[in-house]
Amino acid sequence: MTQQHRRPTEAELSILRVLWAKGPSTVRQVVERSEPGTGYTTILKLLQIMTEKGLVTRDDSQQSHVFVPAQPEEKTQRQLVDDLLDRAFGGSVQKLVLQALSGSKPSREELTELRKLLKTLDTRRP
Amino acid sequence: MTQQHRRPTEAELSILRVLWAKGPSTVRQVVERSEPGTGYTTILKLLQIMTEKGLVTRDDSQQSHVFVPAQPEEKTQRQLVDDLLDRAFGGSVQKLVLQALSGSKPSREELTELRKLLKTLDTRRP
DNA sequence: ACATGTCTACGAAAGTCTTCGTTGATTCTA
DNA sequence: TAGAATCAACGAAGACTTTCGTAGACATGT
Repeated sequence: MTQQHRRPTEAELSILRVLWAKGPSTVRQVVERSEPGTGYTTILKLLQIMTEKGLVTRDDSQQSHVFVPAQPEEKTQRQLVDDLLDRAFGGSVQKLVLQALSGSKPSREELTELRKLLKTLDTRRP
Repeated sequence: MTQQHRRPTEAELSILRVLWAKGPSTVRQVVERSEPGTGYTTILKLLQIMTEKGLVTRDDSQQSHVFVPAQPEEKTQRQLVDDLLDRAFGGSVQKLVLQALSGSKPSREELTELRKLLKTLDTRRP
């Protein structure tokens, strides 16, 4: 029953990004708030499919339906990271973090933030 | 001409994992070294496609061709992380690292390792 | 009531991905 | 050397993804 474990496709993720950033939206609003280049019916169709898959929920009490992500942004992000961890890093968080940091050349502020994060994780240890 | 920027598909990545872990392999060796369930001709076909795409190179001087990843594991991993960073995290390394760590409940040793990593990145700063 | 505009629903086309059967060549072995 | 085993090549089927045209429902304004 519980699907919802299939990760969103490329185009689906683009739509989820809009919904997370801009909040519940009608089809037209998603179109306006997306990168140009994708037609109205394309996005409508994708939202219909996403509703079937359970990626979004739909409020159809009004004549223009309003779509909302079914999962909070963080949960989907974690699923995607866990997935990549399995598929490409053999489950090694260190390797993933290393590659993430080596690619982005993080600023000193980011490094400080990350250090704080590690401290939090350490002190919250059971 | 320079493709090689398209990220490997699911099945392609499975094969690359084998090649990275086990070294250069023939089709039969890839089959034996993969999770059971995928037939010989399927893997052969995938390797042919991957050769066309430039994901692997092929030594056909022997009668059983030997395949080698075209990119080192780390480079592909970094491409995949950068890609996910763009597609799902708005480019925020911190958010990605946070989700990676919150999912895995890293051990104290892992945290220590990560701290070392941060230190290295910091001192190597230009 | 009618024309106009907006909306959802549907179907189908085109592309990609994964799978495997078949074929023909090469090698091995009895 | 004849038959069996192993191999690469190819084609095509089936599934999935993305795209859009078209049709019908509903509302608005004249």
